[in-house]
Amino acid sequence: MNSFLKIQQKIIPEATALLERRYNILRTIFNHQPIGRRTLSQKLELGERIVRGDLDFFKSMDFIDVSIPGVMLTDKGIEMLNNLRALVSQIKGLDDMESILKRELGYKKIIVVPGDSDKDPNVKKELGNVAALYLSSVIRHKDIIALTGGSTIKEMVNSFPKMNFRDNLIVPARGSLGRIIDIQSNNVVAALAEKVGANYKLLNVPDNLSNESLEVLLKEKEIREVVDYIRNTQILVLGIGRADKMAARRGLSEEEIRKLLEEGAVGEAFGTYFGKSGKSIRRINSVGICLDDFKDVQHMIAVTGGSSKAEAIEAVRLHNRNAVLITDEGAARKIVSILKSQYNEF
Amino acid sequence: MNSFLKIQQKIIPEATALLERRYNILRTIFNHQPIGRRTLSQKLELGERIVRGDLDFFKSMDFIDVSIPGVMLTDKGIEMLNNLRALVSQIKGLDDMESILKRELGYKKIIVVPGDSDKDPNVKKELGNVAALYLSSVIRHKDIIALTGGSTIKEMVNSFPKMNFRDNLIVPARGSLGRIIDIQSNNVVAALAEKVGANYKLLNVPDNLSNESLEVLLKEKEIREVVDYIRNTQILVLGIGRADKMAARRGLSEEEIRKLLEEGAVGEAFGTYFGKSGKSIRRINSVGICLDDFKDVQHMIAVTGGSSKAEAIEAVRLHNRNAVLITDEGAARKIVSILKSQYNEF
DNA sequence: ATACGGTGGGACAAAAATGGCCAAGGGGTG
DNA sequence: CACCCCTTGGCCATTTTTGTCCCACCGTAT
Repeated sequence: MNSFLKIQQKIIPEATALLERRYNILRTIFNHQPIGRRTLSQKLELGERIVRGDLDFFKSMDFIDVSIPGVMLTDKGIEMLNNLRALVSQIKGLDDMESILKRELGYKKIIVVPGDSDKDPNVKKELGNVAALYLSSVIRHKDIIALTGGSTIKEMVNSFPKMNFRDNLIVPARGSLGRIIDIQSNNVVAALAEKVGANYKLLNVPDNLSNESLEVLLKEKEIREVVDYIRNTQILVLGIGRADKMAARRGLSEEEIRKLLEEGAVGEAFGTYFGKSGKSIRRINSVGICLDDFKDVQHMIAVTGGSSKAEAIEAVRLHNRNAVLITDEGAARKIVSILKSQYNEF
Repeated sequence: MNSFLKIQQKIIPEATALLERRYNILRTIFNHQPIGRRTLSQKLELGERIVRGDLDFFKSMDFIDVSIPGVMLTDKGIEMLNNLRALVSQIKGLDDMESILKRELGYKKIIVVPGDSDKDPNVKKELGNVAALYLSSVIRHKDIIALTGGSTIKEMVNSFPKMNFRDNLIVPARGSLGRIIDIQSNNVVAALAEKVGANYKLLNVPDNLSNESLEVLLKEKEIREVVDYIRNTQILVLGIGRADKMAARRGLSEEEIRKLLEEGAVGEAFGTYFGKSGKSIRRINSVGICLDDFKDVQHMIAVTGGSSKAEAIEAVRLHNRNAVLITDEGAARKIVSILKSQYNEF
């Protein structure tokens, strides 16, 4: 951590609380604008008067516009919010964790947003914001972007800025998930295409098929075409889930789930189940694509958060030198403590 | 300035006020310990209760020991105070000023302490502390140290730490000043020798002598010896004064003073009068030593502060690549504004 | 010895910050 | 067009912080 911040925390500890409070207010405004003081204080579980005071301050600093429908961030406010992210990150020691996780889990880059998605729904939105910011910064013309489903990815798409990339293509990274047609997954793809101004292709194939049926399907021209797009994607955005929950969502039988967990599965990403510390357990190849097919993809972005996902995130190893993980403080802190206890075992 | 501090000042401006307050309290404790809450609040012109609150905080952080005779800084507290100096310096933008002054006035290094000696006597002490800290860090065995007089130098000696340099020698940089025997100047030399554990020599020669008398005196063995020491000094510590005041203190006649000022003299250092921006005006060679004799001295430390001395400091150019200036915020800010207005003239 | 100037800690009134509610009004939606 | 929800600004009781004085005590200078 920055040495100045260390000293400051010792001499004026109350400052960090104040800073975090204002950061949280600013970020909640951003995620819900226009919003009023009242709902704001409810969401943040802060006294109404406190929020009021801070809003007055923000107003005096031109960080917000306060009008009849509620407060909105000004450009200055948005800039400040973006700056604050880095500052809060340093104060909370998140960037220290980032470098630890980077090394231990083998990512090119890790971004940890403050808070815990499990406890504060704001944080999930924030996670989405940051992921959107990151994705929008790496996206290039003619890129193919492959998305998996998941609520966090959905948040990312929601807060994605409008762009004008007409020569791009968005595809679902895997067939539909669990049901014959996974509506959410398709929606996410369509929504991102809408925001980016790009085309999109869907792929409605059940997740678990016998090999015979699969081969038949893959001969269909339209399906084959989309699968080829996925194979040639430049950017892959995926979520990481808990093995138990994902297995259940995939519609595996209780018997199968029990067996999977007995084998030690804790995390799942892109149809591959992982045990502690990256032991690959089993793959479920929908449409014949699996993680290994993306070894050379230019951008691999894993987005997921919440302390309950810590074990899963620790387990998953994407084996890609361009992999980036965007997660939250709750997950990161728990992962670090898991890693520490693992070291202590020996 | 550190970018984090910039952002922080925008999002929690009250933090800097708080930090400065605590810094001031800590530093005043240091300069007057043991000291009680009451006199502390008087000196700082702060509410007694405020000081009390901060003292409670300091106590909880183990920065102070509070006992019957008053509060004292602990080692942790002293360490914190030293760290805070740099932090406050950054927050106030003093280090920016330092680099400006370094370039414009031609010093190797500049240290600006927060505050204004003219307004707050604490700052003069602080100036002395910092100068003492610096001098004690550069001092080497067998060094000869030459001192001029002045109240700031006196403060430096006062707060000088006890050391054990028996093979060192302290000498007065110039003869006595103004009177036949300048008691203060001699006292300062003796006091520093006492603190350092070194020997000292005095040189009681009037400042303004006719050349004939001077030559006679210089033939005296004892005097000649001391003059040789001064010529071979490794460390020179000197003050910078206003031309008018120094001339008066030296006992020049009103007629002479008027003439000197008409020639444009504003600053004085080591008997040399300077006009605006370093124009050398006149030298008064006591015992035949002047600034030029120190062109190659290893450490040349100018210590002086107070906004009223700004013009004088700006005027004086020591023409020594090892020269260091230790001054205060009040002087520094005014010098910067003087320099700016000079640029605007053209 | 004794008076004095300082100490920390306690006590209490004044002032400021806070919590929570209410009224008036605007905008979107049925 | 009217309703409803959410908005801001005003208001007051309550809590917390702040200002000020007092007390018992200690070391020192007289």
